[in-house]
Amino acid sequence: MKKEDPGKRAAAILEVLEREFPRADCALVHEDPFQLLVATILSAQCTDAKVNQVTPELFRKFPTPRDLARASREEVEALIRPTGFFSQKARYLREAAALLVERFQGRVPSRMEDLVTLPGVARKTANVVLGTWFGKNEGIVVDTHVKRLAGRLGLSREKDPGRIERDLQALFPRETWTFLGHALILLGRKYCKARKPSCPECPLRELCPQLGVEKGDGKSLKSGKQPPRKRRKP
DNA sequence: CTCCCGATAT
DNA sequence: ATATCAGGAG
Repeated sequence: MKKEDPGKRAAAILEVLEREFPRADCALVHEDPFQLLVATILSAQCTDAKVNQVTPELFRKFPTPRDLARASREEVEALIRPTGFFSQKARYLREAAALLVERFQGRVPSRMEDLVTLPGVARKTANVVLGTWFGKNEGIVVDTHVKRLAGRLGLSREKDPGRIERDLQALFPRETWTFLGHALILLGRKYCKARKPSCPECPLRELCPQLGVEKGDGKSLKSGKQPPRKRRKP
């Protein structure tokens, strides 16, 4: 009975995460949902620390969707350049801001179906806004950290973020979804890092399929064979 | 699948 | 030098 119940292991993982990161929250600095949306769009393939460096000036110059929609492409690009992908992100931001004005009365919508119509916004970004600002457990944020940890912790074998999110939703109670995303990201940044994971320090080491990993050296994370992959049903 | 792209750690 | 960072679109 105590063999390998995935649900019980998930519950145990959740318990550790709640103890380790009792105040897990979004690290992107923001004061309103518009700022959170902008910061989250900027956070693609970029550290949150870098995003937080550029957003104060960006928000000071363009406090509302209307302001950002009117901003020049050149100025927005210059302000967000350090976050990378600045050309794409500048286009997303200005077009999204224009759509907020035209179709949503200059406000950030609180429904998933509306959020994902905005350029540069898919489920990951929408989940951040819905969970962090609106307090909804609509889904689970699956970013690069959650994707990596879901694999290492044996919570999902999928690669597609949408399928990983489905697997996690089946394992964790809905009311924990927003917390789970924030906590896994904190764990990923502090211990379960992509390059050099600190397994000996990790609070989840007892619950992790990656067992005898030598101190700080993540090499053994790569080896180890997976159980036979179960094929999808016809 | 590729492309977008600067900053930082290793 | 190279991998990685709170991804999304074509």
